[in-house]
Amino acid sequence: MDIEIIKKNTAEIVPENELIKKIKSGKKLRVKLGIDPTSPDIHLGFAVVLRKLREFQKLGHQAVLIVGDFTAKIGDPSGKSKTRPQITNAEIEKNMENYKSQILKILDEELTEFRYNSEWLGKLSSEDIIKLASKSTVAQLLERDDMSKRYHKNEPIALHELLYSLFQAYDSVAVKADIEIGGTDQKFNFLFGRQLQREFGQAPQVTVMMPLLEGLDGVRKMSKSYGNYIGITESPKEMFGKLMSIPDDLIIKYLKLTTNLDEDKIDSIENEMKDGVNPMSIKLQRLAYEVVLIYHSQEEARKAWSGFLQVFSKKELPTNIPSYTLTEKKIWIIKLLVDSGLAPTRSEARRLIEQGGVKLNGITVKDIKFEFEFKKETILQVGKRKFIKICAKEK
RNA sequence: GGGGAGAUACCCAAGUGGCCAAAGGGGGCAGACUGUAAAUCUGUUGACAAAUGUCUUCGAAGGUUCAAAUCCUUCUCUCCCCA
Repeated sequence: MDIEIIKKNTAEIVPENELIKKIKSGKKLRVKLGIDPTSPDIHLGFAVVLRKLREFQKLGHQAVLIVGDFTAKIGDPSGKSKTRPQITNAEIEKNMENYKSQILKILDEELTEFRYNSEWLGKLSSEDIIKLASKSTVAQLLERDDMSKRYHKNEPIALHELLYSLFQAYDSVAVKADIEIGGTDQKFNFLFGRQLQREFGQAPQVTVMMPLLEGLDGVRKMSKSYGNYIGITESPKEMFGKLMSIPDDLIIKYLKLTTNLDEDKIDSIENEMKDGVNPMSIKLQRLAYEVVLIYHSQEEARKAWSGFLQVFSKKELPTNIPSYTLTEKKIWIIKLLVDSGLAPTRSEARRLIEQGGVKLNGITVKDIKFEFEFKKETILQVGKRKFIKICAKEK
């Protein structure tokens, strides 16, 4: 049944029979996961993969995390269809510090090995690199999905970007990976790793691919650069709110990939939804609650839940409102919005008022010329989510 | 080295002298509706200005013109074909 645990919720395993064989062998398997040190926050999408890796650990296998410091420095193409900026050692080091602690929130430290790929990639001589390069062909490297897209769109592809796949595959050779785990978008690299391992006389790794989790927009995959992510270190309130905002169609997928609910439970929730249970309540009681529970505590999850109801269902004020201290007694509403950070520019502030999105103590401000005069603490609200408490300067 | 195509706002993409702060889509924001920050619909999306308006912006720098994203020159970058 170990196999069943591993297979659950995966998108694809190549090849499955090899996986079964490897697991049955009883050997402590080395499960490779490449991590990117350029973005220092772990979000729920990446957590999907980490959580699967944790399951391997529960079965006694070794997690081998490859920090792509070398590949980060040469610039990773990573599907962004644009060459990624190359970063420095110092930045990587800084990112890795809190990155590790985030990862260990999910993984078991005892069974986790961190390796920097500069350890071996940095030592390759030109000769080594040429030899490595001879193991692949241009056509093969261009086959990679995002490469071929860019190629057909007549976009530039730098030579080092092609080499990236090669290096990443070499990582598998260097750490003698038995299994590599990651998102489906990594398929090409994973399979390439198999090929390279064979060339180096190793048993090829099995690739375990997890589905990509769509982000808050429900369209693109969750990614820091799209700004559609939920970070695992975000506050319970933020996390809860963001989970409430995912499109209804994604509820089941999120339940499967981001919560600890078992399959039967999820199935019954799916049926409830078909029977017309309001998706909102599912998000509230199941999804948002369960996820916050994992990364915070039961108490925090409860609080976030009631906080959400307070603000959105009962339309009451949230409990913790940041305050802004006024420096003058009378202030033009537009200026107040900009000064307090609720609007980035005066034009934007103007638009918000024109559209009826600005409220003072719950009363919509309609006049652009409105002068706010301080009498007592007042709540300034923009849209549904942004609140600020206006206080007077202390004497 | 030769020939051709191209660079437009957060992203994609239309626009070949004035009606262009620049179509359309995506994304963002706001409103309506809703037991949701979902779905749907509507509005909005360079800055400044109470406002007719003003300023900055279509790869960069110059030029032509009353008027340039649009024409000319030079430059930078990218792609394709040939060698």
